[in-house]
Amino acid sequence: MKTILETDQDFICNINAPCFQMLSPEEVELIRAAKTQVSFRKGDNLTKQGAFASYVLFVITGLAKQYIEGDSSKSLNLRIIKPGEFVGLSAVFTKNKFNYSSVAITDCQVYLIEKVSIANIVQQNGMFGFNIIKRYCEQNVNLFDTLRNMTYKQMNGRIADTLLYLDSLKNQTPEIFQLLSRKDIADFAGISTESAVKLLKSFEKDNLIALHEKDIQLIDYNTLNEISRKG
Amino acid sequence: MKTILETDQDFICNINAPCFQMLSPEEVELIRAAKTQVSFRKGDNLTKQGAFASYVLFVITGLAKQYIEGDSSKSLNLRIIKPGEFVGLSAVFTKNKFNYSSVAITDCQVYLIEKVSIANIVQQNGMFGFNIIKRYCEQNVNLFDTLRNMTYKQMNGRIADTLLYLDSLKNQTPEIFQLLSRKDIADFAGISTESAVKLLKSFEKDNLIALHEKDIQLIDYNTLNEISRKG
DNA sequence: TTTTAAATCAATAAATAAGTTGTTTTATTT
DNA sequence: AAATAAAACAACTTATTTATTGATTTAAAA
Repeated sequence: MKTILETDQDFICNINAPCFQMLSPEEVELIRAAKTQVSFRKGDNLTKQGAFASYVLFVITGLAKQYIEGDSSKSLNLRIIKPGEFVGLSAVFTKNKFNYSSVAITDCQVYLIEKVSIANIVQQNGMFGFNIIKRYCEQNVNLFDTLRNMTYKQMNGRIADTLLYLDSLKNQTPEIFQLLSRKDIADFAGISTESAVKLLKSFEKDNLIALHEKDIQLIDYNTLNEISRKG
Repeated sequence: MKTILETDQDFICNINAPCFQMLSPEEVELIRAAKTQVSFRKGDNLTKQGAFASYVLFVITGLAKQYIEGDSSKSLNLRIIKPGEFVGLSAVFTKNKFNYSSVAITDCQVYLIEKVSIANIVQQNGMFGFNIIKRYCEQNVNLFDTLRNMTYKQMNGRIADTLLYLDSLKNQTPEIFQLLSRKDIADFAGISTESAVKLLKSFEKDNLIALHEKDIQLIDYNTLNEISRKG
C-alpha cells in the first residue's frame, strides 16, 4: 500500500482557484495546516444559520444552495454556491456566527479552513486580501439585488430575475434546473410554490421560456430582462 | 410589545437538565454568555463528521440521530439523541473535529455552547465535571456495545439488539419507530435494508414482535434478549 | 469443500413527496 | 371602496422514494 503525501503543489493544483495561486509557499503551508477536507453528501448542511462559525468553507467540487431561514419551514434562497467559492467569509471578520444556512444540492468536497489562518494571511498578503474582499463584495451586491427584489418587485419581476440568475449558471452547470425543485425556484423568487408553477406556465405560453421536464430554457431574454427590470 | 429578558432562572428551568442545576449563578452566567440557541429543522445536520468543532451541542427539545459515515452512502447509526443530552462532548477535551455526524429526525431546539466555557466550568466545578464524564462514559459504553455487535454478532443478534435499544426509548418517545425508516433500522443493526425487512417479517412470524404500519411492538422480550446475547 | 450467512440484484408494490390547477381568502394598492 | 396581487387552500396527478420479495452472487465459517 502506497502512502500518499499531499505536497504543496498537489494542494494548489487540487483547488485550482485563482485566489490560492498568489500565496507564498509558507502561506500555502499555513492554510494546509489549518484546513481539513470534508465530504458533504447531497442534502447535508454546509452551514447552519445561527451556529458558531470557527471556520470558512471553500467548495472544491459540487454545488450548494445558500438560504436564510424564516419561521417554520419558510426559506429564502440567496445563491448557488459553485466550486471555487467561499462560504462563511463574514464569519472571519465580523460575526462569529453563520448568518445563513447552506445545503449541498450535489455531493460536495469542501475544505474547512480555520478562520484565524485566513485572517492572518489576509493581513500579510495584500493580493489575497484583495481577492477575498472582492468576493465578499460580489456576494454583497447579490444580496442587495435580492433585497431590492423582495422589497420592490412583484411576482413576475422576481421570477424573471430568478430565471435569469439560474440561467447564467448554465455555462458552468448545464444541469442546474434539474437540481432544483419548483419550491426551490419559488424560494429564490420569494413567492409561493403554486405561484411559481403558474408563472412558469404563463411565461411558457408567452414564449418567453420553454419547459422540458425539469429543465428550463430561456428564449426571449430581452422581454425577461424587461420584466425583471420593471418588476 | 413586551421585551423578553431571559433570567438565569429562565435559563435553568428552560433546560431543566440535572447537570445544569448544580451550577453556581456565576457559572450559569458563563454558560449563558457562551451559548446560542439554534432551531434545527427535521433533516438538518447538527454535526458533520470531520468538521471543526468549536462548540458542544445540548439538545433542549426534539430528537436526532447520531451516525458515522462510510464510503458513498453507507452509514452506521450509533444512537438516538434525546432532549437533555449533549452532542460533541469529545470535541471539548480532545479532538477539535466532530468524529461523527448527526441529523435532526424531528425539529430540534439546541443550545450551542462554546467549548472553552464548558472546559472552564468543568475545571472549577467538580460535580459538573463528574456529570459530564458520566455522560461521556455512558456514550462510550454504548459505543463498545455497537463495536461488539458489529464484530461478533450476526444479523439476528444485531437486529434483536437494535429492536431492544429502540424499544427502550419508547417510554420517553412512544413514536420512535414512526420516525425511522427500514433503512434507519438496518443502519443501526449494520445490515442491508433488505435483510432488515426480511428479519422483521421473520420475527413477526415467530411472534417475537408485532408490526403495525411503521410501529414495532416487542412481544417476547426473553427470546429477543437471548437472540441478542447469543448473536 | 460444503454449508451457511448475508449482501446484492431485480422486479414490484406501497407510501410519500412534488407538481399542477382552479378557487377562495387575505393583503395591498389605487 | 374597488381593484389588484399573491398567498392559502383543496383536490388531484405525476414522480420519486421507500418497502417488500424472491433469486442470485459473494464471502465467511465449519
